[in-house]
Amino acid sequence: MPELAEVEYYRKQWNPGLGHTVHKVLTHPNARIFRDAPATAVRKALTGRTFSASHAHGKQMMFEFSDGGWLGLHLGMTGKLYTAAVDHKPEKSEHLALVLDDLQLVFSDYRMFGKLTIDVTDDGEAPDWWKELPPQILDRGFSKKRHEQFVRRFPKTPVKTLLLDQRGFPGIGNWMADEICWRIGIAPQTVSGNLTDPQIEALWKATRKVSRDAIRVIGSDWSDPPQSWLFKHRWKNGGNCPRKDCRSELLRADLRGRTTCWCPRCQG
DNA sequence: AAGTAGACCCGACGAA
DNA sequence: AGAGTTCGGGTCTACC
Repeated sequence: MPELAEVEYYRKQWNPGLGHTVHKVLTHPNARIFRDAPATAVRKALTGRTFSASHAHGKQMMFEFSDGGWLGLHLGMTGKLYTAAVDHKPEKSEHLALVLDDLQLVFSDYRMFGKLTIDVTDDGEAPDWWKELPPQILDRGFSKKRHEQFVRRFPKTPVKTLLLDQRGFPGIGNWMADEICWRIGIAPQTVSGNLTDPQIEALWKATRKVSRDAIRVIGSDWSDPPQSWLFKHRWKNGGNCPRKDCRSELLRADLRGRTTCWCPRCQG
């Protein structure tokens, strides 16, 4: 579930720990989330360091610690971040907890599709892989030109599938991809080679608009999106298109392995 | 099921 | 014609 707005929400959940020192790191060492960074390395790197800042980039997060300590997190499908009491005992799905002075920073993930990375840099700079992530949708680097080049590069791929490609649209996930297609009235199955120039520009605009809206509504305090979004109707059987002059029954089908929802009338 | 790494398959390119 | 420790696009599945 976590797409860029939910990621932004979760990133902030650890804020109460800013400025505090990690006294102890609790782990379930065999949990799959440690596949890229062994639990021992995480414990060693973070114990004694002070939590100084956090960053989000698409679906990725980076937590910054004193003296060049960097903890990268990806939430996968079921990852969650929150704080707990300092004497909290880790539950089964709480695979990582950073124990500070008076609270714990907890990473829970019951399906363990999430993962973490650990980097310690000499110069205190963020690790290279972080700096080299593709431009964020709301940054200047996400230009109309770059967007058009990316879309034109995969002419056989359906637009919806393309929107899920993190190299081109970092942070877009399943519901946002459908929301974007719906707002510009393009069927998600349309292969991008069939898109006109104006449609590609509309796609660029809608991608930015949906990202901004989602971060404002969900990213701040996980508010419920308004009824006017496709999001509110997409999961239930027999949901209807929220557009006032439409109200057609929404369709759902598998597209390249992902559940896809669209309005047959608005996105004919 | 809201995510993705990796295996697989395919076609383009065009060696000696 | 058609190599290949190719290369990149495109699809599917395992992960739990």
